[in-house]
Amino acid sequence: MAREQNPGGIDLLILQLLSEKEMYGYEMVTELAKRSQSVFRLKEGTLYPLLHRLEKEGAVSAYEEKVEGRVRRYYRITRRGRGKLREQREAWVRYAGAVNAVLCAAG
Amino acid sequence: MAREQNPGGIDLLILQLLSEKEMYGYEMVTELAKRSQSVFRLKEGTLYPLLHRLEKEGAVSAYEEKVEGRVRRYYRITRRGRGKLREQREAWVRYAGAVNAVLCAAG
DNA sequence: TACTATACATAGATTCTCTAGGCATGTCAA
DNA sequence: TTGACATGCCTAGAGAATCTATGTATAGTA
Repeated sequence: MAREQNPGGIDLLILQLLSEKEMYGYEMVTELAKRSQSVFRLKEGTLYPLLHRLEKEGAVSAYEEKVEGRVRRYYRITRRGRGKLREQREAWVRYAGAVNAVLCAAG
Repeated sequence: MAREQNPGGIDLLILQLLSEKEMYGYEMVTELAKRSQSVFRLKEGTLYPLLHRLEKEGAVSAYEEKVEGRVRRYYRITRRGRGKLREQREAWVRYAGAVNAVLCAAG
């Protein structure tokens, strides 16, 4: 099905944020909550494994920095990540359009 | 997260179809493909277990009918199913709006 | 001192959808 | 009459995505 690539999933959201600027995990959680008016309230148990996977896939790269006594792990999107973002954005548009077509076919 | 109820999942699509008229499984597969211009090409291995689950949940009811030598299992939506459809439609609108808010925040 | 916010992480479970099969009938062409 | 294809239902097992629950540690605040 069209659901194979999980359109509109968290990968898309994270890659979108990172396409705008470098961010660290905790920041992504708060930023997503803000932009979505709390529709997205990502759990850390969801986010961190996901970031590690994206890094392994080569879609993002990371570096650590000490800020205010805390070590933060900043992520930036790679060239490959931008390609993935483009694909996922297209998949989302296609998928959302198809759902709406089913919902609205009857008027 | 907002993904808890799997917004825009197959439950929503099936309940929408059944809210319009009674249908049998195979018919749903072809109808969804048609409406979505083949974005949705549901596998039987996905659909039938899902219908059985919806029946167990009381969201749909079923009866069998012999048509052209074949036994077809027709499904109709129940009152409870209509409630579920309403909820899932709202969840989808909320979710899709949130994704678009994240994608478009930067312009 | 205790609570909250910040900041990272892993383990295990659940849920959804998929792949890959099986069974049976009717129609049409070779 | 044999084979292919569409119709029509089904189950078992696997994979992927996300969740719950938990652990660690620092800084600020009541």
